[in-house]
Amino acid sequence: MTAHGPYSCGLDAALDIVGGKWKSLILWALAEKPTLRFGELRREVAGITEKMLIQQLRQMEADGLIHREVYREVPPRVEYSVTDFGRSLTDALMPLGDWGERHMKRIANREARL
Amino acid sequence: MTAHGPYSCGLDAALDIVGGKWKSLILWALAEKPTLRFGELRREVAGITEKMLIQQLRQMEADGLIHREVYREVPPRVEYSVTDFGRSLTDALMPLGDWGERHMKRIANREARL
DNA sequence: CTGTATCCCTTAAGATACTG
DNA sequence: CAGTATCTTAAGGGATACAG
Repeated sequence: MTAHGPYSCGLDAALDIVGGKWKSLILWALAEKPTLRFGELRREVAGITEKMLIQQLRQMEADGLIHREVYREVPPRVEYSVTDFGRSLTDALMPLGDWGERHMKRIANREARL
Repeated sequence: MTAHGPYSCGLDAALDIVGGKWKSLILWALAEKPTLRFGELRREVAGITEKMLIQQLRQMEADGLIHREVYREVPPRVEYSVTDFGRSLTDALMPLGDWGERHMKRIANREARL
């Protein structure tokens, strides 16, 4: 996350919100189900550490993309869900996700960089 | 650019190709005109250094997103243009760009992170 | 279960000077 | 004009241990 704005174009702004290694994956996982708990999310988003997960979740919550609901029980339960704003972003992300899906093989097979 | 694949989803793959601070901006500038020279590109993409520009251009060329045409003249002339593959990506990027455009104010005005 | 707190490493990115 | 070559800094990310 760089210093915010001014942005050269909408894409610039969008990538400032959803850029980085994890946010789009988290949003994707969250968009498929009504709610997900912290532990479920950790399993859904393969390879993420607890530190990165909570860090990204907090930023996405601050950005209004997701909602965090705390249930004061023992053991504690916290559920995350996508907001309307977040949903509008996942909708805008769809074509790009489809494109990536279609060309995934080509993308994965390009030569490694030095 | 991280190690390539396997990706968890199409979005992951797409962001591997167009992620980072500059690629989408370069692609955007390039998509609007038939061709752009190195120097023109440097002026279009505000704030980019020559090092970053050439580095990103080389990667995008290797990825098949853009084409590099060299004219052996004095002074030297090099023209960059978007390939069909690159065009398919900019098309997929449109909705996200529009979304960013619509919400740019909100995105720019969120609190700075520590 | 849901997080915090550190420490460390790699990579992305910026500055500057120079070359065919 | 169109790049290269270094050096340096900033940010992102990962490992691990611990706490409410």
